[in-house]
Amino acid sequence: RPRVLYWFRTDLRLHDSPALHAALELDPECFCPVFTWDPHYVYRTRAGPNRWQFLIDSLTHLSHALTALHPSQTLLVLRGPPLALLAALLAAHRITHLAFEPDPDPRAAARDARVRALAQARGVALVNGDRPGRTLWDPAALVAANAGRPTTSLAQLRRAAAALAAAAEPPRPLARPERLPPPPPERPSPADLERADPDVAAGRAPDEGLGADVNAALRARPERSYAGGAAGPRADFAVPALEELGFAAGAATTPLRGGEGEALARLGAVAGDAAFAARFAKPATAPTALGFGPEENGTTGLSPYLHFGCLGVREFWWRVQGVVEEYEGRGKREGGGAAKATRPPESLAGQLLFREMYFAAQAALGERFGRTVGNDIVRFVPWHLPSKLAGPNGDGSGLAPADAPGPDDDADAYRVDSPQAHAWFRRWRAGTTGFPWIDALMRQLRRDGWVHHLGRHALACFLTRGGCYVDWERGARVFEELLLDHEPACNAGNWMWLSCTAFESRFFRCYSPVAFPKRWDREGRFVKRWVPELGGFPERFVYEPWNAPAEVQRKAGCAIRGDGLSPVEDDAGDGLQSYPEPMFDFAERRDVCIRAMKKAYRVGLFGNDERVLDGSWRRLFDDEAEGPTEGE
DNA sequence: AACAGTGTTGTGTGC
DNA sequence: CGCACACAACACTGT
Repeated sequence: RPRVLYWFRTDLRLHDSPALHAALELDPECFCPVFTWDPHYVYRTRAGPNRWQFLIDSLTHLSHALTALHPSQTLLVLRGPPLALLAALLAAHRITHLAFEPDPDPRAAARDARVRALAQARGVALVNGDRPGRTLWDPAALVAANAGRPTTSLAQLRRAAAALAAAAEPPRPLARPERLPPPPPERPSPADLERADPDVAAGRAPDEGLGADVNAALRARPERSYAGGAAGPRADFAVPALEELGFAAGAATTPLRGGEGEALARLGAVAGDAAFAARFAKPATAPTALGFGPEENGTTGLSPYLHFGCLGVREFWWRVQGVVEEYEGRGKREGGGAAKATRPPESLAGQLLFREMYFAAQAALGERFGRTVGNDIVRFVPWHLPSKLAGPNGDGSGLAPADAPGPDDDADAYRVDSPQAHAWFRRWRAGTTGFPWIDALMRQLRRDGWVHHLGRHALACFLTRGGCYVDWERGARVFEELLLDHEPACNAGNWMWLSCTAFESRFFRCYSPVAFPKRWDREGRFVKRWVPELGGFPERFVYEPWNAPAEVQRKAGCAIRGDGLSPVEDDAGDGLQSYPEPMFDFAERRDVCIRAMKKAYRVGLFGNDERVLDGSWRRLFDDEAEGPTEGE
């Protein structure tokens, strides 16, 4: 009978899991569930403590869920490079089948190819299920159905999906298993595993040419999750603790908790409110909501669960579909004004279709999807703080931006062409721009690891085409670190969208940091929640406190002063708190940016243009187009 | 070839 | 408050 090794990756759930389902269909005599604590992920994924905690919680929950299905099962967390550890396990347990969910992320492709080759070389069968687990449809098949082109509109995505299947609907979700086979009779020996990798054996951090730890600056202490060997400090294959990663205990501030149980409970709450789920209209939900769900006119908060695979995307799709059918049927039965459900793009299903569109667009372009260089769907705009280019001559011939080492303060990652724009970027990142709406969103992002989609629009537009004229790749890196739901395809896609460099082109539609939030929140509850300094400001000034007369500021207990970078003494003699002055005149910057975007559109370069790589783009821009384009 | 309509989610003014 | 419209004007699709 088969002996199955199940390698969990970004599918931290038991329901709606095609690879798991296929593995258990084999009726194996033993089933060994593992998660590899991959140094590539630990050192090369830009992630703050919130996202690590979410991962840890999701793994812990998964382990408990496995135990609930078989008392001797737990999730074995193996610390070290997956290739070596999996090779050791295949041998130790005489594994016949290696099962895992295919990962559409291009950065995982090389690793997965090596693991496939390993399995084939050992005569171990691969089990990946009969459909993708992470997306509704196979992204590569969608690309093929779209004539090999990246899907850049919802219409293209829907046409491609319709071409894949007669039904034009994704497959139904798969049931959660009711029982599991036992684990292999003996646990893997840490010594055997460690022999597979000399660094792990020596208690060193594994080195596979990893380069710098991109999170070094975020960690309070050195990273130590490999110091105890492959089985961890207690030799029990337990899930690492946040402290082992070098973060302080309690460094995670998000109220969102990871895990399949939490995901299904939240989905249940969404589906349990038929009017909310069926009449969901994204543009009508409030980026100023203080919570999730219908009471707050908020969204579902399910995105982090989709990212870690705690929630199956087909489970989400079909649960909502069921509610919609019920809702419309009930409306019809009761006669009169039939209850109308919303449709894509604004409906819940529409949100999943956008996600699908980004996955398919990424599948067509691979890693280039996440940057400008070499990316033929993204317009070239001579943004400030552009990514440096890799390659022997710094000419981009290597195609990868040399932004990998170090966090964004590392000057190696991008070129500081404008000290002014750099100061604006640092203030944007810190949430001290002096624009309360922008700062509130950024502070929510820092604490909760989550911001409403329209709030992300406001942040992204402000940093790029609607304010700072800073490269969207800078903003994308910050979101990568801070978002619990950071999905490379969706993040890059949305940054291109909002910067009007791909997917969208109406750059003259610009989000105002004063007018936009007033559509949902005239009193400024949201701003006062996240920027408590402004709690005493009257409604009239809450989004533009710099316009409040000195007397109003005094009565509000907060003075508008300081540059947002150097701390102001709160007791500057007057007993008033401080909130920074706005970093520029928004209307002025908006006009400058729109003119510069117009110029960039007229020049009409895309990321794969030779002139982008060799620097000759400079000759096509005059200095009027926001900043000098000659010389240094 | 020219044109109109549409595209997940803009703003400010005036009625 | 809700609505129409100007603002200045891009890309794609279908006719």
